[in-house]
Amino acid sequence: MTLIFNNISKHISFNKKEKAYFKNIISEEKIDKNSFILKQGEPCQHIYFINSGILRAYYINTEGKESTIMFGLKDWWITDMYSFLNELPAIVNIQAVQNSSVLKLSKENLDKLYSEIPQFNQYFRILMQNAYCREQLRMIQNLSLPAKERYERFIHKYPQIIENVTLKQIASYLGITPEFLSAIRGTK
Amino acid sequence: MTLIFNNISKHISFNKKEKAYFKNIISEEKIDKNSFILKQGEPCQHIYFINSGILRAYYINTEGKESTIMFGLKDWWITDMYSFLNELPAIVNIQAVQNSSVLKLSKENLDKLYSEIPQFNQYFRILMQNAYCREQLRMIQNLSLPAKERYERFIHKYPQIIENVTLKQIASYLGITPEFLSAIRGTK
DNA sequence: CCAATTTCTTAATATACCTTATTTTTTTCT
DNA sequence: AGAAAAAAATAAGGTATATTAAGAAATTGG
Repeated sequence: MTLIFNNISKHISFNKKEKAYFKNIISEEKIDKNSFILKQGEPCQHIYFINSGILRAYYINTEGKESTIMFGLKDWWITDMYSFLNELPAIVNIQAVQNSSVLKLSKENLDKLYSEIPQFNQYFRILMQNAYCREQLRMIQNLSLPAKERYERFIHKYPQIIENVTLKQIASYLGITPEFLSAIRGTK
Repeated sequence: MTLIFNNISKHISFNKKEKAYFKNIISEEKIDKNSFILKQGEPCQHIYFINSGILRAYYINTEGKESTIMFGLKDWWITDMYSFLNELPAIVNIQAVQNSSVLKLSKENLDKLYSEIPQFNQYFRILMQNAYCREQLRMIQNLSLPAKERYERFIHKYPQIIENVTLKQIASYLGITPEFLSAIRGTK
């Protein structure tokens, strides 16, 4: 629990009683490598804080093509935010890329949390701001840079990811095929 | 002011005194078509609520290529969020596509607002959630759909935008050239 | 209202990236 | 450890999209 308490304390103040309340509404879950915490079409009822490991959220389109929406690292939150907030069937799959441990919080408990401990609005506001900015910066890069530069910036920004996921998964994050990523990597 | 008060009231409760406080920290600004409220490299000190008109945020890369990051419609907020929050030089330009009127709120006043009226954390949390989800859905589409389908979904989702901005601007939002958009539109 | 500018279209050529297929390398499983 | 499976690399041929150029249409500004 230390990791998540430290994370929260970075953004809001949080006393003993509140910690106890919070602790009560989350539960730990171990996820074996390659197993799923969410599949397309299922209800997305939780948001997950990653204690350890790496997760990946990806979409499979009607032709079977995979697109990686995000990688989730230790100390990050992950979910299918759109489906979670609107209580709609999941758009993406979320799978463990390595053995992982997460803390899960249900939509129901999150909503209660906002009314019980209102400063969690501030905490999640800050998280959402950061998530939005990350997506926006990614969009700018996707629109304005060729694949090779996107790859170079990716390995610079997320060196820990490179070491733990396949090139196929990175290619699908960058929006290119594994073959083309291989070609890019060939030309040094 | 009615528009913004209605918008806020959709998400939080908001009494007379709070309205008065809020009214005091925002100011209206008219923006002529084609003029800018933000340019790349400048400090981004405000977040803008759009009362009327249409704005566009776009990035110009080192080769001079334009990429549209977002269109802003009436009743939406717009800014260069990353630069605004981190007080860094702006990454994007924001320009009026039509004559527009906005309400501007400074970072300084926004920070004060959070401490004076804490439920604004909830309000902006919800805005940020929605913005994040929008970006994420756009990213999914950009990664998984060919240009023609992205165009079709765009006109379906934002019919008001189509009528008010140039095809060149839409092409730069979709991540394609105007010539190719023209070709796509040719094949019905 | 006309000249100037910008937008939109069309078309030819070029290229970034994809598809398919095969081989090599690495990882997984018993 | 060895077999099977998955990942990665390589290569040929193909396609979606870009570039360049030029003309037509629309918009802007004096």
